[in-house]
Amino acid sequence: MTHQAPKGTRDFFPPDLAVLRHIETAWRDASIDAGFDEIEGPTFEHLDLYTVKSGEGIVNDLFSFKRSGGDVDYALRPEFTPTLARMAAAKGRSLPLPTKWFGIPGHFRAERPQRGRLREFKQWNVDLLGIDNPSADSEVIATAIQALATLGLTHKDVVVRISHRDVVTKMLLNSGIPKDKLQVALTLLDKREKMSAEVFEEKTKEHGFETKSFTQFDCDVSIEHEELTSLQEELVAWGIQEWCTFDFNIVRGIAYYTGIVFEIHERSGAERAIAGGGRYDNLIEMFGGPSVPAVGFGMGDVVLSLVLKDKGLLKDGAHYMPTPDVFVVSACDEGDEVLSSTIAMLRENGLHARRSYKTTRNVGKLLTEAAKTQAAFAVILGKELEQNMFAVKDMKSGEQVDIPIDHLLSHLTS
RNA sequence: GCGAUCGUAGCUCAGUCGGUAGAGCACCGGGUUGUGAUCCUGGAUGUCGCGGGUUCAAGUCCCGUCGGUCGCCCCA
Repeated sequence: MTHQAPKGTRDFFPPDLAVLRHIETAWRDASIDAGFDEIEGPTFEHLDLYTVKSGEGIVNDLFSFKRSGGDVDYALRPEFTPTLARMAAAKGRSLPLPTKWFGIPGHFRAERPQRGRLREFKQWNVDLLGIDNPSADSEVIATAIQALATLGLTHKDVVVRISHRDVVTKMLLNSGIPKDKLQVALTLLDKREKMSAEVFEEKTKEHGFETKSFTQFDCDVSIEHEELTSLQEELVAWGIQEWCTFDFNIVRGIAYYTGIVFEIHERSGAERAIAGGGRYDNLIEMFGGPSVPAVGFGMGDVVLSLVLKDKGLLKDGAHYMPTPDVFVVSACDEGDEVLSSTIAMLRENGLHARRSYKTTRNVGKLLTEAAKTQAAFAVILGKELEQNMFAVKDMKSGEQVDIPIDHLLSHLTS
């Protein structure tokens, strides 16, 4: 092979794409049923859309470029939230509130591929703008759960781990972490699960922290926090409390989150996070729009596919591919003459009609081909033509009848 | 950016001590008997990921590189 696909990208052959569409359909249906409207934005943006929010360091993690001879920096979008905030800001005061948007855009990140992380992927984004109370947080979480449930997952398979930036911050400060070391402590907390207890001990000592500053998050903490109390009630109201748990080990790296944050994980801790999100009440204003509270999440196709595969919830790609209503074969010269017009007639009437391109008269071989496509019916153009009939075989039952040419359509659609 | 590991036919892989490459499974064409099949017959493609080096000789050894997989960093 002289050409390879770029590192970290995927070729989607028909069965592969059928699997992706299966997932996207669950995402889209859940969004639409929950009253979200689909949006899309540019695949690339001005580089500074990302650097103003995340700092110059992010440049290493994304694909950026200038046009030949140009001096404007662009970047392939690594996430959708900045685009969404920009779009919301662009509407200014005409943005209806609440606004409920979702999208399934492609994203690009210049990272080293590994399990669950590729350089190009699809990510479902659901955002609810304009509602500042936890009923909005609950609604977007419920929408995520709806899609996961459609794909066959249950609350025994996955868990929504919910945290709150303010609560975590307060707990760390109360336990004696100095204010100027708060960020370090947050980062350490975020990474705690990935290291052994011993390594974690060492790290905490290195920074002069006490281990119990962090282990306080392990036991069931009853936090007096108005938002979380109210969120708890909402989760019950939405009937999703079994899927959710409060877990203050969840920090999330990004800076723009302002309150509730959450991640969805496989319950045993397999794979990376399936989804992550939270509240970003200042972001739209930061992009020059009105001050609009917002909450949303992103769910990528890569980790989700792995989890579904782990659980045996993804069938072979062929299973998700469209199957023809009818497969037409010709077994004689007279059949060849009417093959095209027969196919054309069926398609004009809205049927998914395929044909064999083989020249063989071997009906057995032709039916093998028909069976392989999972067609509902096979139509054989053969000696029955002498009586102006087609042989029509129901591929499921195996029953075969001769049908007058004029009655073919009504027979197939009845 | 760093590290480990792998790369031989469409797929799964074999290939010994360095001696110019194989198996199985798929797949496909044609033919016969009108029915998802049987039978007959035919079909191959390999720049052994790529490039260099050592050698009389490299799939095999060495170096580099590209790609896959899995970690680290980062994780929106």
